[in-house]
Amino acid sequence: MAPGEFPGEFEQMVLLAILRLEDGAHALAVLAELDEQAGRRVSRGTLYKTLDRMEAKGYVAWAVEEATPERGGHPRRLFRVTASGVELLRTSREALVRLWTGLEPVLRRRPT
Amino acid sequence: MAPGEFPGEFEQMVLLAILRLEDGAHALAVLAELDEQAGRRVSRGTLYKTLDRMEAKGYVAWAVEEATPERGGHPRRLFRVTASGVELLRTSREALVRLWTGLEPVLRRRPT
DNA sequence: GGCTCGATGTAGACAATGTCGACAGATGGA
DNA sequence: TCCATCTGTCGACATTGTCTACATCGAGCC
Repeated sequence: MAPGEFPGEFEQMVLLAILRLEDGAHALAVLAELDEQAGRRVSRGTLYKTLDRMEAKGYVAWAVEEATPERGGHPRRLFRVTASGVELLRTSREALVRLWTGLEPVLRRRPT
Repeated sequence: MAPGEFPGEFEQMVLLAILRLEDGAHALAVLAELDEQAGRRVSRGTLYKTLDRMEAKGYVAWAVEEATPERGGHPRRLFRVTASGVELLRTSREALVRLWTGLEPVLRRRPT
């Protein structure tokens, strides 16, 4: 929130994955989204730790899923990105976009 | 290099700043570029530490500047990004671009 | 009823990154 | 000479990223 605050590399990806999943952001879905979209594979523990830390900082929030815990023990949590989480993503994205500007020829993967 | 390797948040910005500076990437210039383009302000110590660690991993290299050390003591170093550094930036950028896709309405700063 | 299995989530330990301020070496000028 | 300035080094510590092992609960099966 304060200008000059940036998310860690993994934090950023997690926030984005949650946003993409809209109302279906359970932990396991986030894990799958990270893998599919970004090739980022981590253990569940890693994800939960990050989620907890971001919750403490107010970037994400979660609700226990009410309906049909038919399968499996613990009630699962549904994550969402808070307003300040979105703000964080915005500043980070702006910074990267500005740094990338002009470097596209170098950074765009040449077709092998 | 190995698929599934990502730069830290600050590392990524530093690499990009060096690329932008082309042949003028002294430490102090990198610091200024990070500030100007990304609003990322850190101390010199922070930058040097990161640079050293990335040199150890082969993402950056440096040469001592020959010409005219007229002012100041230590000869200054000129940094450049290695091929594997560029590769690292590419994978990271691709991952982010994919995650961002579709979220532009949320992430684009609405004009205040 | 007890077992095992799958789906969650938790905890502890440790590695990698990010961060700063204080210090060191050298040179040019007052 | 002495000091300011420019550059880089170092040690300490905070934050983030990472995993494996473990705890919980419900369902289906004997």
